[in-house]
Amino acid sequence: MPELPEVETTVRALRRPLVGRTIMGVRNTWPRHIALPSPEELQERIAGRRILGIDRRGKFLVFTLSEGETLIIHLRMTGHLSVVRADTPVDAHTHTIFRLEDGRELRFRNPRKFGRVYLVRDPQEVLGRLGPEPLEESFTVEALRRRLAGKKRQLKPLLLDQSFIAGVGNIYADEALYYARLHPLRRADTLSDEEVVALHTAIRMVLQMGLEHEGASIDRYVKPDGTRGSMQDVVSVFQRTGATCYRCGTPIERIIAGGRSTHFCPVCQPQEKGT
DNA sequence: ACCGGAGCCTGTTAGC
DNA sequence: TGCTAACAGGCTCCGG
Repeated sequence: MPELPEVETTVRALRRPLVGRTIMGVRNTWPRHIALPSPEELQERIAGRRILGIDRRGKFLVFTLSEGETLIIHLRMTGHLSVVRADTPVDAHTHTIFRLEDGRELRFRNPRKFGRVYLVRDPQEVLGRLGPEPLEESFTVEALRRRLAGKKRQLKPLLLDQSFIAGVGNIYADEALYYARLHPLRRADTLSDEEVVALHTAIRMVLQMGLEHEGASIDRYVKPDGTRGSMQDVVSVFQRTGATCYRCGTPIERIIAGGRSTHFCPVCQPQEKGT
């Protein structure tokens, strides 16, 4: 499931083959893939646009195009982008294809069909409600403290909320809480100053670790070239239910928090009174 | 402000 | 061994 490190890894891999290329047209076999505008209007507006740059915001890939257009793609769970020669056989799960002027294509493979494509003139229309980027310098301990203040929600669902922090998903939320030694069900407004510092450090550390490992190849994720990241080899709790905690040897537990499977060490991340 | 549940999808896995 | 049913997961929308 692509989260910040997986999306950033994808962006970095796509820059070389795509920046400077011109999109000649789009083919689509699953209209709901295209959130904005209509598939017909997408075809009209994107044809002839040049890709000027590719960036990431939260879990969104943001393609800055010529003529003031912005192409935005969200991979959701099973989305995968690759650049291949146009004569490469098309995979059964590839529903949207952008044809380039150099004889290659940007292909959006998306088995579960949750991914989305947007073409907008104002990126804020799609990205406007996202919270801060956790790896930017402006995301300070103080910034996190302010955002936690008055929040009565449990930490796990809060970390998954993209308007709270952009880019954190199930894997990195569990890992961050483990390193911060915080119970996933802990109420956000009960953290001590030291615990806020620990959470801030942990969030940035696990995301950085994910970047260095080029993502976690869990549940189908692979890089654009089809090779795997290695973050899955160094996770501490995610999907390690029943395996022993590397720190204390206690079996990792799995619970449902905010409707999401959640993994933690019951000894290293003790349940607080009243939570 | 926050929570829970439904819905979107289909490959994988658990259970018979 | 073969089949079906449940599950997973990011995100949005809805009702409480």
